[in-house]
Amino acid sequence: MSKSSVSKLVPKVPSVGGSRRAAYSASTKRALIDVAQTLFTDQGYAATSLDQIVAGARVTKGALYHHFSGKQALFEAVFERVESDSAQSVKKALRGHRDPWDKARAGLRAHLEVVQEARYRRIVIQEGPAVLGYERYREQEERSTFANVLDIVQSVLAAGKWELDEDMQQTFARIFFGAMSSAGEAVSGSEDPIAAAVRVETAIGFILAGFQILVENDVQLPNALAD
Amino acid sequence: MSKSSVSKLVPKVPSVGGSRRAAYSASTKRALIDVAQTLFTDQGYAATSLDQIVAGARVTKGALYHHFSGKQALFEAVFERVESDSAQSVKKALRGHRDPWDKARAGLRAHLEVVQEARYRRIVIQEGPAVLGYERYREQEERSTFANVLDIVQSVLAAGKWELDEDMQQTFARIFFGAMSSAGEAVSGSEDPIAAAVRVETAIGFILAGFQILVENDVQLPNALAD
DNA sequence: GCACTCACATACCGTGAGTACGTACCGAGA
DNA sequence: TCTCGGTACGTACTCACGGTATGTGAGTGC
Repeated sequence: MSKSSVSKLVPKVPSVGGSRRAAYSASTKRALIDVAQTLFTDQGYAATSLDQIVAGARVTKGALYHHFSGKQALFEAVFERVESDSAQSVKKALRGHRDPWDKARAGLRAHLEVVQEARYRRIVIQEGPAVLGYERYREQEERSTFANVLDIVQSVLAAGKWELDEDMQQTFARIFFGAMSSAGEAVSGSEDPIAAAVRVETAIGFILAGFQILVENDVQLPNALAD
Repeated sequence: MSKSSVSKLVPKVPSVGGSRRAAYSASTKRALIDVAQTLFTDQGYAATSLDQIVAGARVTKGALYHHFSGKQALFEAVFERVESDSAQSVKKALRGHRDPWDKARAGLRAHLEVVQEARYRRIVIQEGPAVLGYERYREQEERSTFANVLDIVQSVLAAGKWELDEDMQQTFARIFFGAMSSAGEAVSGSEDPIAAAVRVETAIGFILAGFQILVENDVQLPNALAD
């Protein structure tokens, strides 16, 4: 232990534009988020102490509380980053697809990839709701991962001749979002993730197929559960 | 405040069978779980102190640590009870349905009811994964709520002429489970839960309809995402 | 070069989970 | 009925950890 290897005291942050101090400051903030992300992912939020984090970042609590208002705020920074990265990676996979059904399948695949990452599972799925509270958690998801799903669903719905209002589109998106998330669990929780992924893709592909038939034949929405 | 109304020092637990002492013991244990459930639901796990709990149950920490190995174990007891109650209520709604599609719709409705309860949302959905850890959390869901969904899915699948292995059934069940859970969020998170519930039932009803067409026409599973 | 402030470091406090130990009371046996 | 053992707690304490108040020295603008 000890602050052995003083690897780099020089900040990675490009100093262009800001002052020297600002660059160093941004560097330590970044270091705090980096270390926190690692520890939160490995040990969870509650099991990670601020002392561990500041030790890992080779600073003290003073520095931490200078940059963040507390432990939860630090977690939130980590959360936002992980969420943002994941959403970006899915978004990237969506580009270049003209056919909405292809787009949907590509999105599913990308999502299944993301949900296998330890940091996403731990920080976003597992700890996110409890630490941030459900409200803030949903706000975040709303404008990142969920936005992607909504995009997909709207593409698919636009393929049909339906007229669905915003609320209904949201509802469909929510449902597919849940299905995909849960599918992700089935994959990442399996002892044979590859086989599980194939099963998931088959199952969802099948559901999409049923959906596609209805949409393309312009079948009207049933008053499904009317007695 | 204060231990004002000494409402009942007599345990509610039926003393038949056990000794007097055992009855009192079970009573305090029950009181601890009751109070803990209320406080965890209202304030969350982290924000609830053991002092609050034991004060509410009019005992001391000695009693708590006699019955439970710690805070987490107490939460687990609460969790199991809430989960069990919820699963029972859904299970009850499933009985008496011969048509699997009716059964599915009834299950959906019951699930939407459950997911609106504050205690279920807070303890099971929000705090469960973080406090118990994902493994234990899934174990619990596996043999309660998820078991219901699996039951429904198997009924529906049995309506077709398909031959699906156990893994594939599980996969379908997982996906529908996720869809229903997320649908529940859409309902309970909405500012107009009734309208949201109608939308959800419509949307899922529609998806079920697509599914139904495929199943009843014995459409084979596609190699959905094969390139 | 001088004041000022930003980016931390240090020392401290309060709270809350967990523990060690004491004790009263019930129930079984003599 | 008396003892005796163990259960079911109560009491007092420790220690870890999140948070805060305050000091300080290196930039930075004037």
